[in-house]
Amino acid sequence: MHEVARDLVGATLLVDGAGGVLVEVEAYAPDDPASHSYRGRTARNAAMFGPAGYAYVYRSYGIHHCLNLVCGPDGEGAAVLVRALEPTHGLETMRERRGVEEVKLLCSGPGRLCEALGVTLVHDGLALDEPPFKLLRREAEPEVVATTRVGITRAVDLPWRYAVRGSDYLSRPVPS
DNA sequence: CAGTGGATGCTCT
DNA sequence: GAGCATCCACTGT
Repeated sequence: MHEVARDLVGATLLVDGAGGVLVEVEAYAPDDPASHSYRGRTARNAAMFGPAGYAYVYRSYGIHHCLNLVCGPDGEGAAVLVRALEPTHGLETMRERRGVEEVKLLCSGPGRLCEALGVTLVHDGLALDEPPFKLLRREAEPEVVATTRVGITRAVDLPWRYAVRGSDYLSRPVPS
């Protein structure tokens, strides 16, 4: 799963033609106390226990949405949280949805990214290789750094956050 | 800059 | 009834 997470950085993700190049993701495993799949399958996280190549979307703090790409074997419950991307497609659409001009603020965070791409619960469980999703293999291999994950209270020390070193579009800078 | 607190809805204890 | 894989506005240096 960690290889998948690392390889996803640099790939291009589009939803209805809006999106960009992934610059920050986090891995979540079934035996990981910070993972939604840790306590087993429920109605909310059902998609996470499905086969790889599907989306798992959930509501966060009652306000935002967060997008995961399921990457474990069918039934395992492993996924990669998409935290930030560098906007390259549909900039004007994303600006309207976000109500912000600055490109750096369009997709630099899981909640912001879902708002910019228009991702909501209706996308939960959809296949990533079918519309409205489009996932393109990366063209060049970026320099990826592994650091600790953001915004969690358990398993805080696991270095399962993968980010492009020095990118201007991260949700937060990587510690030096 | 840093730090704090409110919004808001659903899941699990 | 607590606790979130968050974001933003506001405060005080």
